[in-house]
Amino acid sequence: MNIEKIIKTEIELPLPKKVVINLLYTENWIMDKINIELKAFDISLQQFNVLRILKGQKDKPANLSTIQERMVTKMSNTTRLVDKLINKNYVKRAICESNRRKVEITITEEGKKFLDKVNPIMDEFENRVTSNFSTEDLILLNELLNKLRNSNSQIT
Amino acid sequence: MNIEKIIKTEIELPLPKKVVINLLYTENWIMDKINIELKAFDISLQQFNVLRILKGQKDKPANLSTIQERMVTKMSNTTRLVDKLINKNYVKRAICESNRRKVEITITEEGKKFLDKVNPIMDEFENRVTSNFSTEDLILLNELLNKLRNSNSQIT
DNA sequence: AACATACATTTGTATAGACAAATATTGTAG
DNA sequence: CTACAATATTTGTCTATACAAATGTATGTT
Repeated sequence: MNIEKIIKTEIELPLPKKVVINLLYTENWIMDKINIELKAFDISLQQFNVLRILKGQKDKPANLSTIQERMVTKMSNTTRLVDKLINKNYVKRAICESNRRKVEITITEEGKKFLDKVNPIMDEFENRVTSNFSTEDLILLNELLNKLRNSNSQIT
Repeated sequence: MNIEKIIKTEIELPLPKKVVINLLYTENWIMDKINIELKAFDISLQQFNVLRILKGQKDKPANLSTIQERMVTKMSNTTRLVDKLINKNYVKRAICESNRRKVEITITEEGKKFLDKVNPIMDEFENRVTSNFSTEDLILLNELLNKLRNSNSQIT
């Protein structure tokens, strides 16, 4: 279904508006699907992403600022996000000895096990959601999204 | 900047995962920019969209369910969203006489004036954010996003 | 050492959103 | 006409997010 049909407007929208709306709509559509996948595991995509970042650290602890800069969608309150992961026993927090302002966050064994369980589900989801796309389509969409952001990096 | 650099991972991600992350990241990036534009007008994108929907009704009132189905990103609480627009005197609410369960929401003159002020800003933003895109790029991105959603309409 | 400044995180608060339950109204089957 | 289901919206509650201010720690200057 095209965007005009979705938002039920009779007038033909200008292309730039159509693309912006389509991007917002499609992201929302895909987020809904992701949330359905993750719901069974009682975790949000944000929390899941933090676990992935920590796993990527390979047992080297990460501080809050590291986590924040690596998150796909930045959020304002990483402290409380980590709190929730601590409550679930997926991560642990310690004060950094060399710089006591910093905090060191590490994934636990339970967190790793959890990730190993959820990761294949997400991989399978990503394959499924893009299953009608050819490799060329995937590359093209990826490049177009990059181009959209990059051509704007200097503009405010 | 490509996605691997953005999330600072050393490993090359599989294409489907890359596309999904890129989509989420780019939407977030564009939403940040939209919020900056709208902040000066003290309105959220959701509220702005409702006003546009009501204007599109051409003085014919809309009920809550109509608004909800036309919104780009569905939200669970249209009542309270409309409450906020009422507080700003941009819309008014009345009980539908033919079916008293329904509610009729209409844009006010003040709401129309406000829209006329903000619409050009958003149009200009949409043009600016896509300024390095050719018409072909715009059409292509639009079609790829449609294809992504459509090929999945039957899958759960 | 005393002070200001910068840094990293946490906390407070106000607003937004998800979801379920409650309310009110209408339509319909017996 | 009554009971029951369906519809449309509202309300309550809990969680998430944005943003500012506060806290605690480190660094550089005089």
